[in-house]
Amino acid sequence: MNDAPTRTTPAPAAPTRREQILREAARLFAERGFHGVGVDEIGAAVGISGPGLYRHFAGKDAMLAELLVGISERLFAGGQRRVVDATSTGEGPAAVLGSLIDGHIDFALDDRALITLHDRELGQLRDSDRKRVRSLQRQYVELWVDVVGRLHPDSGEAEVRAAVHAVFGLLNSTPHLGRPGALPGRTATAALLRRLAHGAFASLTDGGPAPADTPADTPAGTPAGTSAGRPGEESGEETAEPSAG
Amino acid sequence: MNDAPTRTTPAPAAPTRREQILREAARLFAERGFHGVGVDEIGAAVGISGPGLYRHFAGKDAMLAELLVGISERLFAGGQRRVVDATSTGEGPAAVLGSLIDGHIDFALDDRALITLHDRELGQLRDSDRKRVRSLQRQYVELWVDVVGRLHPDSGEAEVRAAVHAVFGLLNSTPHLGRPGALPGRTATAALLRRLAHGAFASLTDGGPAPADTPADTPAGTPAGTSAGRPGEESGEETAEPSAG
DNA sequence: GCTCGGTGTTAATGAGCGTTAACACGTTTC
DNA sequence: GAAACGTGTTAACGCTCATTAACACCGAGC
Repeated sequence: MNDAPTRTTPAPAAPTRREQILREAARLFAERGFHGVGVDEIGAAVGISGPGLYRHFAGKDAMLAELLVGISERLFAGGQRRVVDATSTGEGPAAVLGSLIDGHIDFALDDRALITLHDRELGQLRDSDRKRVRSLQRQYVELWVDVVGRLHPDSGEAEVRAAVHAVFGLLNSTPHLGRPGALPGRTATAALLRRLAHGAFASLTDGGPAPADTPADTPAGTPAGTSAGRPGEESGEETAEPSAG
Repeated sequence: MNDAPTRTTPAPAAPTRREQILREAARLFAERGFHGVGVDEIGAAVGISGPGLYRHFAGKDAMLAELLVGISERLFAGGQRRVVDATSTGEGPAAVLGSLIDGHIDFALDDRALITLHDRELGQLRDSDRKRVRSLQRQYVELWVDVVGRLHPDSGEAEVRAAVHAVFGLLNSTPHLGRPGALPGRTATAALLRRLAHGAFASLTDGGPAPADTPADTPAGTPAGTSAGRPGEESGEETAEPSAG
């Protein structure tokens, strides 16, 4: 597995032929489906032709497996890191959710091909790989369900889970955005998706349009407005939430 | 359902072998992808085996084409009908959007397999069919963009278009909802999706939590709460919006 | 009662494609 | 400098699978 020339640095270095193949394969798979792409096309996309790929991968399935397992691992690891980081600094669930949303948006914008594959070609994997991917997916969902459930205690878990999946669908719509007019830029797209996701989750509280939190017994922490508002542009880290813990 | 042998009614009768094949093909295609399903499997799913399908369809491609063109036509026709109906009765854009959302939810829940295929296997179609499907998709999107744009005049068209696509992604998440715990029932799922979609669109106004639209010249009609709130269960037609025009 | 159109069946065909075999070339290393 | 290795190439193999051929049954209609 570790065929990096210099193993001294644990950095993600090595833009090797292998990585080049993975990137092009991801693009092609996302465009035309796993079965719709031949190995000759993948080879041609990286300058070599046909079976030369077998010097780097055991087979076509192995490429897909590595792509799907990789993206699942990165998604979950990134989400977990964000949850841990935000929690350890005393942030409330609203800020944690905001961080999860931002992280997922980054994934959806940077690796839109992989995000597409992620729920498209799962059935083509060997049982062991599919199990691993599903497990990682489940864990990732659990991160969200946990946070959203804490943010909306009145909603049942099934409802929260469904809402999380729905917001995934919303955020993963990035592949459909590039065709016609395209958004001004990445920043604007990210800001829009962020607003939409927050707006969707905000509707869980009930009526949705209620801007101020419950005027009765909200203990000045966990301001409900934060979870809905946030017209964010840049300024990634100021969630304006004064340490609910 | 309507499998009456009497052809007197112009109803969508005739649950013929042909329709049976289409239904099973849709299910299988959605499960394992167009290329991942063999004609023998489709045949077996309807009781006949293998090439017997060619008595009913010109080929495998023809089945997919009919499925995709059909769903696109029904989606657009349904959307257009809802827009025309609501508009002709003097409803405002908020109510029209609500009707569009409800209609799309019905599609997403009833024909989740087709909804999945809709943006998955488009590349497998012949050019003419693909063009037709894309055109219908575009027209359908345009219905939404038109209404949402009228509802949020401050948002640019590109932003509105992206938001519409994102909400499609949200509503089309139904295939991912059935696995783990599943929602209580269809009604609850529909209500949740409706709330989430309205919540997402509500965030377009800006901060999102602002319930009333322009506080200056709103003539007591067009209560903005309708566009966001709506905890609706049944009672499909009472959007409580007395002719904003 | 025989034909005919509709609907099936199984066997054969043929293309596409993933994979392997056999071979070639440059670079590193005793 | 020659063996070893990494990385390519092209040709061939073999399997899958959509499609077609050839044949069979069955209800309807003159």
